[in-house]
Amino acid sequence: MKQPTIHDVAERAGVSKSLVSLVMREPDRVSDASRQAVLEAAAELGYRPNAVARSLVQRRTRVIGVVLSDLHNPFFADVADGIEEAATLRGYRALLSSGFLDAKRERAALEMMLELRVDGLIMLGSMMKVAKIEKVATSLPVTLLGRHTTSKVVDSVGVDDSAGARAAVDHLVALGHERIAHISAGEAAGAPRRQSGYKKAMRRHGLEDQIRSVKADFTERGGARAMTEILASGDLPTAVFAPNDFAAVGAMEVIDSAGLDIPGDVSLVGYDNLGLAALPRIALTTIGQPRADLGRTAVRLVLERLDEDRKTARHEVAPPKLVVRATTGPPRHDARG
Amino acid sequence: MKQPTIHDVAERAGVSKSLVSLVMREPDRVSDASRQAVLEAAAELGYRPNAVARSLVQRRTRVIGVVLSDLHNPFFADVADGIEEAATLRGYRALLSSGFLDAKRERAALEMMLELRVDGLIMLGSMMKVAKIEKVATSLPVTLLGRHTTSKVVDSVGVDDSAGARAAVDHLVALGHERIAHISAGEAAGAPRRQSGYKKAMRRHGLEDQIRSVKADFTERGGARAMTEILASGDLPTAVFAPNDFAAVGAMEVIDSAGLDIPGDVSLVGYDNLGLAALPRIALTTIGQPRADLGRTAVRLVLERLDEDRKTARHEVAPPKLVVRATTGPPRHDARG
DNA sequence: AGATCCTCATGGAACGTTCCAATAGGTTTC
DNA sequence: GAAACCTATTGGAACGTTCCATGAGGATCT
Repeated sequence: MKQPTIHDVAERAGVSKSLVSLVMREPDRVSDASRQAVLEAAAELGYRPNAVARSLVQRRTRVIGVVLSDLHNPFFADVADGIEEAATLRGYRALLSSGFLDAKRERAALEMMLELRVDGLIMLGSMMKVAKIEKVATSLPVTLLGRHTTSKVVDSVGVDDSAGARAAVDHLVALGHERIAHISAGEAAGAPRRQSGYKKAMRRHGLEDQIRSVKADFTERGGARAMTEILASGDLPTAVFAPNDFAAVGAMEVIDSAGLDIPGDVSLVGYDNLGLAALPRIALTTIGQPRADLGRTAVRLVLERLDEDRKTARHEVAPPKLVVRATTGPPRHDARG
Repeated sequence: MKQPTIHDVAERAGVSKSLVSLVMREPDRVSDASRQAVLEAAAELGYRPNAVARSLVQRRTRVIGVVLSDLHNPFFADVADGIEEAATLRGYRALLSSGFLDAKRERAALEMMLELRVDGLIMLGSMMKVAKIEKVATSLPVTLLGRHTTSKVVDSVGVDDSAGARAAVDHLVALGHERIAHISAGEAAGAPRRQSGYKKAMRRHGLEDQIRSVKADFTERGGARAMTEILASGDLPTAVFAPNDFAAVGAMEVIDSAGLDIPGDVSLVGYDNLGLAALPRIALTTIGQPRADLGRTAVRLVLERLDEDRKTARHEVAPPKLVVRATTGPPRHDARG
């Protein structure tokens, strides 16, 4: 059960521990004979360098900690892909810990990362107060992903949600829609900007008197509830723009079971381009975000501070992308009287 | 940027480093005055214990490493919930790393965990060879989750995939089906037992000459390809049992676009009961598993070895549960005349 | 032939903790 | 009033590496 150490390898190979260390790090700087002897001894013993000891003396771990608020959100999985890829490429490793949508557990996850002395930190969709995060950021580079901030210490990377909403409205208007309703998700991350983007876009098209917003949240159930409310009003819009794909799917269910056709009677646009939006039976028109790119960018921001000594905060914003599928089409002519 | 150490705290509080250490670990064993002085100094400096140094001297990290083959699979998210919960309860922490459905990257993730000297390891849906994992298991407790093994060194926890497959077949037979095809996922975790369970169940019903298996994998695309192959054969079964929900959804797309009706022309059963299976437009009949429980059990198995010195391997099996939705129904009588 | 310069290898300090044996000083016991 | 026993605290070794200054020995130069 006990793991062999560098000393064991040194003894077996008949060299000093320093030489073993050198072989592990820079094999070229060692004579052929020694290198071979060391590698052989290491293989025979099943030696594996102890990262704990190395981290202690080097005072860095080459690990980027990723605290993600919710493991279930497929959005984060793609972002994590990008993080992992970029980190590996630069000689770092990514280690994940979940906050499970709970500020307290998120705090515990963060604390663990700090005690483990990760070199940098990426927080995905954090639920913690920015002030707390800023305090953490005094001791290591921290990047906030999927959440806006104008902090002077914490970097951030996100998508231009306002532009995403505009793209959705523009698309619907181009199809001929005018009566476009919005389901909002209140104050949840990203939601306010999507809502204001929707309103701004409507105004730009001279449709300010068509602005109509129903409050809900980011869940399927919330979307269903909002859509039920819209149907009950008796005043059916020709298109609905939901705050995310889950809410859109909820709305979709309600529209389906009311016997209405999508997009014949109502066009529907979601947000996030989750995997489920691509399922042929769902085929949801939605706004995509370059998820893996966001992850890569977050890593870059961390490493700029770590390896290139950047001191001032940066806030990167990526452009969203309209993904047209089968839930949007031209409005019925008779409906537009 | 430099973090304060135990020495800094000791100096500021006017005590020895040993006393500071004691205050951090067992505050009751220290006089009130000293304790207060130390805690005050620690707070003022923003001291945070260095887990790296502690791990080195204690030769354990109190971390359970979780290597998961695929972050995108919602199945694992639930399992991870259970792991995290159980670990925290027992004073351990869970740290995740993804293998991204690639044996090489999984191996790298595993290697990192080993170098970090995690105390125990849980592998979720691993794609690695059992022999490799057994070798790892000689140096720390390893539990394999979602994959079967009769290993004498590695513990495992999973669902009785054979019983799950039987439940699927029994359900279809009860509806009147006889020509039931299976899409298999080859050697991927859990797949072989689902396949053999299918075959066994078919035989039990006297349907051995109806056994038909098409090889694919656990992805949507794989399911689609297999279903395309089945359709192209010209010999359409009345029901298809897929190896998981993703593959089932892939098959569903192909059936849909061939103009066939589900379940009118073909009944379809998935496996895993993912969230997407519950979407009304999908409404997939599938086999559910107690996911969080699996995670909790995995932690228990690791800790039994760690803290209770168990030496012999254990293999825990949980029962699966049939979830009937809208993709299964009685076969057409004329069998497509 | 001595000085200089390589290449290869070594020993020891350091990293920030924990843990243990030891100590100082006070209190209780007989 | 000495012995025995507390309680509160301390110094130093140890954990397994890396890194640096140093050295041994051979080749090259003047």
